[in-house]
Amino acid sequence: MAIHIHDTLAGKKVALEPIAPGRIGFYACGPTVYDMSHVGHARSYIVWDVVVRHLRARGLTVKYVRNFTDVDDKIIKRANERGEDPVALAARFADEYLADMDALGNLRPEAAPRVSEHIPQIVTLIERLVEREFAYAPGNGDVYYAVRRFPDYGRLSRRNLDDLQAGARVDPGEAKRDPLDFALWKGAKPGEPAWDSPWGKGRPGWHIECSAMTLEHLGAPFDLHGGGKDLVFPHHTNEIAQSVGAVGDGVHAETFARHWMHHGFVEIDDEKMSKSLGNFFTIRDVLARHDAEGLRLFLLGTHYRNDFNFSDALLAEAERRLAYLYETLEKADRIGAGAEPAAEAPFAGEARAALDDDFNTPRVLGILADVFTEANALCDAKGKKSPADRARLAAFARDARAVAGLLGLLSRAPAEALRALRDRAALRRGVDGAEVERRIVERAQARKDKDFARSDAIRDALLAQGVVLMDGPQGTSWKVE
RNA sequence: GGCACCGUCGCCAAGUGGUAAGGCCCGGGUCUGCAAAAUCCGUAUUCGGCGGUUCGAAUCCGCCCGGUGCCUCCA
Repeated sequence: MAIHIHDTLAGKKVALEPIAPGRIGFYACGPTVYDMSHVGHARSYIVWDVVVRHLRARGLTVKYVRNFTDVDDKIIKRANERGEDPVALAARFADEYLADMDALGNLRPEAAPRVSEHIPQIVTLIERLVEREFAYAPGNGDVYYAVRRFPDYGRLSRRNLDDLQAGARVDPGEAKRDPLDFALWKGAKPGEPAWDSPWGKGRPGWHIECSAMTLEHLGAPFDLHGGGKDLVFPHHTNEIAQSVGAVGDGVHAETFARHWMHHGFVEIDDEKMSKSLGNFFTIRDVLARHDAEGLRLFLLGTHYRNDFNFSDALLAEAERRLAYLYETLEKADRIGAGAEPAAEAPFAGEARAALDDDFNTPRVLGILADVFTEANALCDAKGKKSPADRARLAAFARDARAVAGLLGLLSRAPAEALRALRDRAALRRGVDGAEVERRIVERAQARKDKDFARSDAIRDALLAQGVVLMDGPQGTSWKVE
């Protein structure tokens, strides 16, 4: 019954036991907003969305914090290229990101802090690190973290300082005592946004913002910190070092975030999708052609810790699968209408148990597959439905929605969703819906005249365009493959 | 080079000691004017390879082969 998660810090599955009973403080590393978000980001935040939904469904009060990194080298670089103010550019892409999150159906976090709004907290944190001698200011405007001061350094990423030593490097102009030390504060350079500090004008280093924002919004220690697995080192490793040095016991990683979750990458042709490789699809572009729930279903078909190979064909398959789920729901709704729903079916409990086990969404989809098949069989069975059957179908529809809701799926009215799905597919195939409707009318007349040759010719012609006709008691409906 | 991860049916993908979920595809049946949809039946004695531990391993250990990631910005 207890919820278990794979904790990167522990290196294994552990029970999630809230620090304060019934409450979970959860921090998800947000995006660096210098461009449109891509499918990799979509997966990341859909995963965290499911985590939050399920924890809440289990009765926990979750405070979900998801930051924006809006002060950063890449943002400055991009802004300078475009002759735009870095903070304004970041704000614009933050808005785009939020629009994408809404479009994906992700719950909004309780707090969405930005680096640019937490400079005083960051400065205070760095001051404390200097006081406690975890950091030093060599006088060049920079402040560095002294990695050797923190005995637990590298535990999260399972690295020791000696292994890291080999690959370490120091950029010209830096004044590190140890090559592995990293910047907490960077002295201002021309053309960069800068804030006042005890060390002169400058801006925060990459990792310190998350320390400051978690402490501001969740305090330390807090329960759960999440991010992509690419953040384990150096970002989260350094975040632990800073936070434990400033507000923890100075020794143990647990005195910052208790548990850490990391998800796998989205890949294209088995290579990591990333801005730097240029092999990415933006969320905006994908949702122009595909259904958001279809994308969720597709993404959640793989466990969050595994890498995920993205492909258009597989996404389309997931959308057809989503259409099947909605078609089934529509039938069950119709037949079960007015019936008093039966008690909760066992599958709902099984699905929740699967999520308890490190958020096993593929297993949930497997469980749903079985009950949808059963429901369909019941809907299509010949003869009048008994009150018990109708009660079962009503319960199925209710419970299926509840389970799917944990994944952010099946949230729409079936008819509306099916229309949206068909429109998207028609758009992709270049199918004209009005023309299809006209052909269906023609074919209906042909069938009435028993002119099956003509009727079949029309159907075959439509099929060649990807339009599938389905003759039923209420007439002919169609969909696009 | 260091540190991790991954390799399960044609494709996607669960399963981490007790004898291989599920989806797509495919073959056959029911339904249908014929189809489609839906449904039923069938489809991996086997989990990259070779050894080992064990009463028992896809699951643990070792070696090998293949792939990826992190070590520099990244969800």
